[in-house]
Amino acid sequence: MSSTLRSFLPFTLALAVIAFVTFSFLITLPLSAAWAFTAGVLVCGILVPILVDFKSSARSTSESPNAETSTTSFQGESATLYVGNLPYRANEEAVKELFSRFGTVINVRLMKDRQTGRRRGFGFVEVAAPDANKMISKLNDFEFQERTLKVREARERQDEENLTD
DNA sequence: GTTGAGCGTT
Repeated sequence: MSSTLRSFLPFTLALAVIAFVTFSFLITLPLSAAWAFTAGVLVCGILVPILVDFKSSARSTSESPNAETSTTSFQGESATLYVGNLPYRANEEAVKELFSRFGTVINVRLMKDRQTGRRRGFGFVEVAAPDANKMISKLNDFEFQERTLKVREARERQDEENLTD
């Protein structure tokens, strides 16, 4: 996330202004020195948060470019749904297609056996938070490829706190 | 090529 950068920016800018004013008034240095110090404050104050962000978001950026591209509409407004009783032959594309009828699907993860690689019959669908309850009510006990789906709100993992009525 | 209640990975 760029929240770290946003929280650092005001301090960086304020410190840069203070540094410039201080060096301009109190010390009889050429103006280029004040500018150099100001630039140093700005660069360090911006680079440090960027580097911190880059480390923490390096793993999540590699897999999901779709969810992080839009930084305007909804970022943390995503809810994770548990989907159980899935047919083994169902793939992520079909699940995404199904859930997309009732809202915005951000990501679909069907859990597979780590050893055999076969699907375990359940997965997690990350959807837009306003559509989560709609999808649960519409798709829970829904017949999908001769199986009755179980759709619920996911229990743990990820910081989501926007689904309790 | 199998199974059938279940809450997971970078």
